Amino acid sequence: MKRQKYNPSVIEPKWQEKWEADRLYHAEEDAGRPKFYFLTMLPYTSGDLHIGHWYAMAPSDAKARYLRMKGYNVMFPVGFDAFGLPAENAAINHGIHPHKWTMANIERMRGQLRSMGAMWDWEREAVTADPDYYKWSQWFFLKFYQHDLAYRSMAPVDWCPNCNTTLAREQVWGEDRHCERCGTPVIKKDLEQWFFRITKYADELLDFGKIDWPERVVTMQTNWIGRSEGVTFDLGIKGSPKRIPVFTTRPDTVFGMTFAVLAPEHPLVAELTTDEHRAAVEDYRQRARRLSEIERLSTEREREGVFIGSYAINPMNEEQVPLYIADYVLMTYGTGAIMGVPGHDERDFDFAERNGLPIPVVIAPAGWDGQPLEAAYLDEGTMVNSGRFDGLPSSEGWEAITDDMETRGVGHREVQYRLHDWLISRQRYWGAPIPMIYCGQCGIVPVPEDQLPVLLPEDAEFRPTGESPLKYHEGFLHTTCPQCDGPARRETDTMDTFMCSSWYHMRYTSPGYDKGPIDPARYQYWRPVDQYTGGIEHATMHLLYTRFFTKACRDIGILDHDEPMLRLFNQGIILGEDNEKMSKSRGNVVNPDDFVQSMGADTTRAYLMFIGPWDAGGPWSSRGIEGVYRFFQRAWDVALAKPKSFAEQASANEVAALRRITHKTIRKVTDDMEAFRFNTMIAALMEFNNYLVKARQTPVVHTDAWREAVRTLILLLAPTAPHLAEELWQRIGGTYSVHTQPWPEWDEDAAADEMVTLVVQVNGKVRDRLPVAVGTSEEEARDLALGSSKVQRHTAKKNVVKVIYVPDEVINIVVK
RNA sequence: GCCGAAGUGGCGGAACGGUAUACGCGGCGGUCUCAAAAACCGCUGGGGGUAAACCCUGUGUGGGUUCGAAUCCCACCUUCGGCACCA
Repeated sequence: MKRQKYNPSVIEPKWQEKWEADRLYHAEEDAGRPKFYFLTMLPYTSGDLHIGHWYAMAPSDAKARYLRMKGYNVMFPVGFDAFGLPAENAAINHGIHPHKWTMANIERMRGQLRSMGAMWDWEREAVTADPDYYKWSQWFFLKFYQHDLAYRSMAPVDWCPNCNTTLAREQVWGEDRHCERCGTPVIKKDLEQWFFRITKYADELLDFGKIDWPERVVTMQTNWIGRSEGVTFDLGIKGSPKRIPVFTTRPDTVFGMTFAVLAPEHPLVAELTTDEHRAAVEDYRQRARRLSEIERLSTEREREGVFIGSYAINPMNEEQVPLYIADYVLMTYGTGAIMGVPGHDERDFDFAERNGLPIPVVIAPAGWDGQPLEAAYLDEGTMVNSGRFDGLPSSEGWEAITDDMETRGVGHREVQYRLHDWLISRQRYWGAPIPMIYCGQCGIVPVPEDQLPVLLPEDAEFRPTGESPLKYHEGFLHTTCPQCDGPARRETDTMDTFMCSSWYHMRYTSPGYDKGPIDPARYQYWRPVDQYTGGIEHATMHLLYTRFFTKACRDIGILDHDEPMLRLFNQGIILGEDNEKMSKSRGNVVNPDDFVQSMGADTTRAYLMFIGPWDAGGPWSSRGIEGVYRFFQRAWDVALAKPKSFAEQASANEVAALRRITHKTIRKVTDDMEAFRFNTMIAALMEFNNYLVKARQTPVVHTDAWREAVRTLILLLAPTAPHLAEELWQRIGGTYSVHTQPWPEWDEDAAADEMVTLVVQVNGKVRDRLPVAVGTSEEEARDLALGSSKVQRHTAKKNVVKVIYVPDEVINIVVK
């Protein structure tokens, strides 16, 4: 009779069904056990599950399973980010309703996700496009509105002409300022839109003290928030009582101001432009405006500008300087106006050169000879040409000038941020309607809570026109004012989907709860997320928004903690076999279903973990995956193949050696699991297995140590290859389920080496390797080393100057 | 331009300042077979030497620190990622 071979296509579906029938992975609150909330960023309902999803999820699942075996009550939920432009665009292209399209995708993806054999608790699934879900997204919006964290404002906003909607600043990427979704360069539009006051939390968002996140994300968020300390002070205007506030981080350079610049859109431009310059100014403003509406491809833009005829007055020395407009000054940062200090600012330097303006030095670099400098000097130095501040180090001048301005009431210390408020309005159909009503009598009126959800009408025409499709749905648009019962109109824009994904981790704790977004008691048990995993691309979008959301909810009184996710791990990107990003046009897309079918989910999961460091990503290899498949086949044989009989007994040494590698492997695998080093973890399991393949041909195969080794191998494999481990566990007579077994512990004594290889060096070069007992003394090691003929060859006729001995590692003999 | 990360065999990648290249892929040789595939066993950085012993050399480049450097320091080169008129 032939022994059964490893056959994943039989065992994988079998165990998946059993696990589901047994609700093996359903997590309930249990005050008696430490909880662990393990979360992977929820997938977008784009269609098929691709290998990138597997790369993000399979290692997460392995880690979550490991933590469960370690004794934690682990919650590992999954759901779908189901609203958004791609769904809508795809639906339009296929002539299907977005709802239908999305739900069909979800159905398909559920099946594909199940094929992974992950321990998701499907009873907690959330779909952001379900009315039960977006009702609470709307509820949060109302809370934010009540607490002055949501406001409506007319502002120049980013508009994607392809997606036909506004975007948040975080969704505009790259040098050419393109749409994060479709790549089209965005344009500016002046529109009345809804914003969330994320800037109120700028300083708190810069504090990462309560979370353990990758340095990379911390840096990106810090740069994105862009905090600058400086001074806002007023420039006077010759012949006018008006003042122009300007912001600077270098008040110490104020005596070097030789001009001032307003942004072209600055509100004072019209008033301060003299008649003789009006035509040129108007012309420039038109051009600047058009420039922002066409592609901005030139990186080295000339710093042009035009004089508007007025003069600004420097409040420190009452000097008059010409006032310009130039598009290198942005209306969206600071006050939209600057002092021009060409001696100590690169942009101002270029501008002054171009316009023939003087470039005085007011901060002298060390050893300055009094001559003009060739470029703007940006560092600290000694103040010169600065009146009574001359001779001060610039850092002291900074404080002295600022104090002077504050005393005289012309300026004050101020902090500016690059971060803008979060624009959440979208002029598209497939999103959660913003629950607001506009009444001719009462103005802006929130939809009362008991009228939520504001349902998305199924029968709307959802083609993108640049305005919300809901605007043309009469039944949706017209309503009555909740305050005066008079005729009123609904807000027709929908919410940014990042609003929906800012709180999905909260919803998982309380599936189906209908008295609020979360059941406080259940939330209390699970919160916060202990470990979050997902792609780095969300560093300044989702990961920033959800932190803001948590802090806002805390201040409103909905939550009692400051941060949503304590630890974060960003996996890398899986590339095609050609080492390029996967794309249909390149034809290098890997379909996980193919490999699941031929080699199994366990193999596919394990191979993805084996490729390299998880945060590094790397190229897929269809040859490489076969190595993992072979490994599992050999593991199957190691555990199940009938051993030979031996006349002799295993020696104590053989048994000790087997136990040593068993316990060393437990230690290595545990350490690597903890540190997300899945690639070396699997390498250690392979080494262990290779050892067992050989040991199986010796008498140790009939010892308790062997049974311990096999049992250990299966347990250590369980997080990585859950089906294989369950099958082997059952076949060796283990009690169901392997996934509820405790994680093995290693015995330091059993893992300890008796002998080590002592590396013998002469002048740092390896000359010999000697087997020695652990803990060999220096004298003994020295005698052994000096006695080695290989060493003597290099020490002959030379004097031993020094011997460095690192016990159990190396002995280095220094000769001259 | 600024900030960050990384450069190791033919390939993916291992290496608390202490045996460079673990583990896997590929390649070469062998066992089995009529043959092939699969499986199994052995070898596999480069150069010299006789495929032994042994010697030299080698972790992007050039310096430095150290008994000893892939690892630490300095400079540079390259690649990738982020930001980019942010005053």
